Amino acid sequence: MRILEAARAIAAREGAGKITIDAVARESGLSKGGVLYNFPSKKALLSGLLNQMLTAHRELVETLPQDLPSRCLRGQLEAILKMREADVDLSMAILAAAASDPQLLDPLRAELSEQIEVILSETQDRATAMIVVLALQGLRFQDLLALPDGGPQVRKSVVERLRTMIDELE
Amino acid sequence: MRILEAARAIAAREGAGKITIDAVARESGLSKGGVLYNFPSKKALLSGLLNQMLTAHRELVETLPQDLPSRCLRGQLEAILKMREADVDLSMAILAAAASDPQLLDPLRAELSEQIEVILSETQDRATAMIVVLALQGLRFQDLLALPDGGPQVRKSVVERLRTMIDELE
DNA sequence: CAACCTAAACCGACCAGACGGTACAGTGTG
DNA sequence: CACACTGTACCGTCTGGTCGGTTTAGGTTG
Repeated sequence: MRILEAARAIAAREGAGKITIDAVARESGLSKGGVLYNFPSKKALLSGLLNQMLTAHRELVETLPQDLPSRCLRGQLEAILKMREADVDLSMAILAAAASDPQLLDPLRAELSEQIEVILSETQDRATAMIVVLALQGLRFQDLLALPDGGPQVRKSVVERLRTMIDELE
Repeated sequence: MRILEAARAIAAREGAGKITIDAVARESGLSKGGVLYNFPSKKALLSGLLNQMLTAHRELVETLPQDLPSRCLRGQLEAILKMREADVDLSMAILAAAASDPQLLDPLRAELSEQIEVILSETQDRATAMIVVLALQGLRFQDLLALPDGGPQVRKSVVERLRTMIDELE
């Protein structure tokens, strides 16, 4: 969808708070009316953004083979790594939503809640599993806010280590 | 400072994007003129918020004994835990700044960059150290956005585990 | 084939209110 | 007196949203 693409581009370039209907219209080449035809309100637009992110994430997870140990946790890792490769800043939706109306994050909360439940049930060592989840979240936000991360070689070893942590969860 | 307090209260209650000069004036009991007397622009206000957060963080770290191993990393952990206890949502400043103008995060980036450098230099096992840092960031954002975290007992065991991870870094 | 109709997709002018910021005369306090 | 405000009025711009109209694609009918 051209509209959501435009919204993400604005967020990436100027910050999540700069997503306005006018700006999205300009960026997408549509008129303001056209944008509001597709998303009848700004809330709808932002929740569309978030939804797109959740869907993309879900689809990525589903490409993984079915019977891996700690499958859900592995999915989280691969999804976040892939999002970083393709520099489609889908996570920008989180910031945009949080800034404009925290309630918009409810679907994300629900989905994440389920996933954490599954992840914790897949292992005996819940503390380690949760630490991996938190580290992945940290990774995502560090990317999102362009916070420093110790450089590429540290990042690479972090990813490797996270992978072995998951492998050793049994 | 009453003004920054008011700004944080608004952000916590209605979202970071709802911080406006009028709203802050109302919340703090000052007049709009009074707010703008203290912070000559909205950018100044937000960077004041961020600065308050960085200062509080720095002060917390300095209360730790000087000659601990991995002192800087420990400081990160204790600071983030203390912030959570006192439910002063200082980190709200990060969201507010990111939404309105990503450049405002530059001081945070600089400070974090230094700290990561120190943390990585304090240990041989840089991957683990960095994972702890990322997990702490994850923890902070999970609080900030009210994302689910597996419940109090998981959280408790996560904190314990993070502590032993630091202890074992040598 | 053309004339007609319909519905979806879109345009762009407009509106009311919010926003950041300015200006400035006054006020109480040390 | 200076300082730290208050209160109010104002300005230009931006914002979300409405609304009447236009374009386009695709039937249906004679």
